[in-house]
Order: sequence, then C-alpha cells, then structure tokens
Amino acid sequence: MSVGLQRLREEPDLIRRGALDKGEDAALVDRALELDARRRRLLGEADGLKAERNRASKQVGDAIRGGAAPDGPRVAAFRAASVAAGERIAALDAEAAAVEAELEDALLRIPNPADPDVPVGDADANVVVRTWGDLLPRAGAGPDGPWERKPHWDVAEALGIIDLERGAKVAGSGFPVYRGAGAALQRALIDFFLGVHTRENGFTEIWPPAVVNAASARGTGQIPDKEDQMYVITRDELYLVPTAEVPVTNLHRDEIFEPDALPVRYAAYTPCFRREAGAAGKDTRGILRVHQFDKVEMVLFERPEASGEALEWMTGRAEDLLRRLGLAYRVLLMATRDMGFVQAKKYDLEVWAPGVERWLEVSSCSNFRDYQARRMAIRYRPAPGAKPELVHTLNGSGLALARVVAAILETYQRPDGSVVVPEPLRATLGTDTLLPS
RNA sequence: GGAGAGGUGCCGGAGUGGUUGAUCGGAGCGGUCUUGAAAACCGCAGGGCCUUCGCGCCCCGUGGGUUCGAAUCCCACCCUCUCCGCCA
Repeated sequence: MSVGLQRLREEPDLIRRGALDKGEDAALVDRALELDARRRRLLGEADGLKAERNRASKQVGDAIRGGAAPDGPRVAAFRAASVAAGERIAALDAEAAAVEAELEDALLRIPNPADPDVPVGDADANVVVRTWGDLLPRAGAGPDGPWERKPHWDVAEALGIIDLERGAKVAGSGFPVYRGAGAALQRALIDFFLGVHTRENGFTEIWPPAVVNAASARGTGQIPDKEDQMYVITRDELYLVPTAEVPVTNLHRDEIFEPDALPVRYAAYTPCFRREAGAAGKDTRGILRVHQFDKVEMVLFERPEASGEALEWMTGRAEDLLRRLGLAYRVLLMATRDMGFVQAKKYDLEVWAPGVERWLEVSSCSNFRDYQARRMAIRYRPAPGAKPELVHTLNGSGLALARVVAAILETYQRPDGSVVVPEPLRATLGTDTLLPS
C-alpha cells in the first residue's frame, strides 16, 4: 500500500500536505525522493553494464559458431569482458536492492492523501452529514407508565438468546454464543443483507475462505500495519480474517480487468476475528466489542473516474439496510486524522442504541482510490489494447451484525421484556415478537 | 499423508544451454472485401523499469545456484492435476 512514485515526483507538495493533515511525518517524502533518485542512478548504471555483458556473451557464441576455437584467445577476451562486467553488476545490483528496500519502507509509511473535500483535523472535526430516524431516549412512556430501556445485555439475558459465559468457557471472553432466536437472528440478518445486495443492488455474492495466507494479508495492509490485531495459525502460516475485505479484495490481486469488466461489485459474508489488542477494558459488557463477529462486506473495483460517486452509492446501500430495519442512525464524514492511513475518504455509519444511549459504529465505507490497488497490482485496461492502469478499490460494511443486534434489542424492546422483530426478519424468524423465556 | 505428472503470454499449446521475450492455433484489436454480418485475406497484439527511450534493462510458478550465456541444467519452496489412504 503506497502512494505512486510518479505522483510523488510530480506532486511532492500535495503528498507532503496529505501526510501532515493525517498527522504523519512529511520528512519521509523527501527521504523517498532522495532514495528514488539514487535508485534510478544505480539502475541506469547497472543497465548499461548489463547491455555490455549481454553483448560480450553474444560475441562468444558468434565467434564459436564462426569457427573460432572455444578455448582460443579471441573467445577468452569476450569471456573476460563479460565476467568483468558481471562483477560490477553484482555490486551495483546489491546496492540498488538495499536502496530499493529503504525506499519501499519509506513509501509504506507515507499515508494516502485525503480527498480535498475531507475535513482536516482529528475526531472533533468529523462532520455529521445526515441523521435518520427518531433518537429514542432511555426513559420511555409505556402503557403502564414510565419505564427505562435496558441495555442489550439485559434484554438478551431475559430472552435467553446470547450466552457470554458459556462462550467464555468454550473459547474465551469476547466469543459470544447465540442461542435459539438469537442464533436465528444472526442467520436472518446475514440472509437479509445478502439478499438485498444481490437481488436489488447488483452485487455478486462471494463466500470466501475465513483464513488467508501471508501474501493476502500483506495485500490489504494487515501485514505489517495491523498484524497484532489478527489471530495467526502459525503452524500453517494462515491468518483468521479480520474482515471479508481481505480475502475478497485479494481475489483480483495481480490481475488486469478488461475494458468492459468494471465495475466489479462483491458482497461477502464472513465471520470476523479480531484480537482487539490494546482495547482491554473497553466496552467489556455485552457484544459491542468482541473477538468474533459476523459481517457482510461490500467490496468494489471501479474505474478511477467513477470511484467518488461509487462511495456515495455504497454508503447509501448500507444506510438503506438500517432504514429497513427501522434503526436510527447518523452518517459521519471522517476527518483526516480520524479516518486512517490508507483511506482517501471515509464515512462511518453509527446506529443509535437507546439502552446505552450511545452511537454504535456499524459500518465504515471507504474509498482507497489507487492506494490498495497499487500494492496488490490490480489493474484495468481503459480501452481495448490500451496500457493497464490501476483500479480504484472501495469497501464498506453492509453491515456488521453484533452491534446491529444490540441496537435492535435496545430499540425494539417493550416494557414487558419482549422485543418486536423488525419486519424484514420476521419471515426467517417465524415470529414478529421475541418473548422472555 | 504416500506415489506419479505438470506449472510458459487472455486461453490452448511448442520449446531441453546461444537473436526464443518466446513457433503455432484460438480469442482480441485494426484494415480489405460486403448493403450489413459471417467467411476469407492482410496487419497489430504479454507485463514491468529507466526524465540515457536505446536494435537499453528485467520477467517463462517463487527464491537461490551452475555458466561467457538459462524458459531450457542443479537445489529448495509454493501451487495444480491423477491414483491410493483418510475424512465432513
């Protein structure tokens, strides 16, 4: 994942500005430029010598075929020339490789510049773009007088649908067990999301592996950026996926799309595994922050000129799901220092959870422009026979289940402890109300 | 897990040390012909690097090695296929 060298050379100021806006070190830009110049100098010199060596080698062959003695003086001279060039080439190549490694390292630490319309600043600068639905207060007015909405963990316990203790027993804390209607609710949500995406939004459904190899983890930047967030199966050198983004984006690694192939739009369900290292003690109750959760992810490959519009569209698709579930939410345009290293523009969708009176992040929709594509070498041909160019990649949750479940339980609970099932899920669940056990 | 075969360009498929970065076929693109299309014929046609654009350099699964010279020889690893074993 990196900015392009060509762009770095042509617009160093823009890249520098982008790094500063994201709170990163802009000096790396100059470091990279310097390394790039050195690398090109070394490469040029080495290439010249290689041409010499190739010529000498060819002369050996020509001389022998022309009747010269294979061990005669003429042939020996050509051989010597080739060997001499070879020695210098080896030295230059070694140096070039070292410089290139340094350059790569510098490039990797230069962030993707944010789009011009992204607010500059930290979380305070995030912009609420829109809000939808009624923000229910914790205190409600029921048929038998005032009542207090409960947090989802209390609702879930009364219904007997989430078993955190037994999850901790069989796997560990942060691995919830969904039971009965709770399990069916998971299945219903996954089916609802995928159904809308495939039948109405034109996505192709993908059911990818839940583990990836090191090359794939590197492709989307999990290695080295977020390595300690992933569960690793060391014996087989595999990583449990933290999101479907990883396997699905890597589907087209090192590929070239033909002119009429784009856009390619995938919707994929996977369980997601996250170690949540460094988040100990945060959101420990309920299912707001867990090590395993379920998510349907949207992954888009777009032509560069279409990616800006595609982000708005994709965000709209995620919002549509929340509306149909009748959950109040807001859309945040994330500011430069709160959006992440690799995103060019990002919207977060936060659902309102009246039981805990908090906004819960249930989707994050990002445009990476060509930043991810460069690292994974995902390209497209603008026209038949034309030179390949990098595609733009985007992805967004549509949606993440655990927090949606929390919001449903808190939004649709009733004073008697029952929970109304949102309309789109009723057919699968076979009921319109969940009753306390 | 055991045995065998193989990994070459968009696909198929040649090539086992010296203009082979790669024969050939198909698909593709451009053209001729045609009212149009098909067919036929001609031509173009892999990816990347370098502000030296050059009959320049690198790439035939990946990484090393041998050699003046490697797609071709050697070693390791990865992957695919077939058979056997095991198994949801």
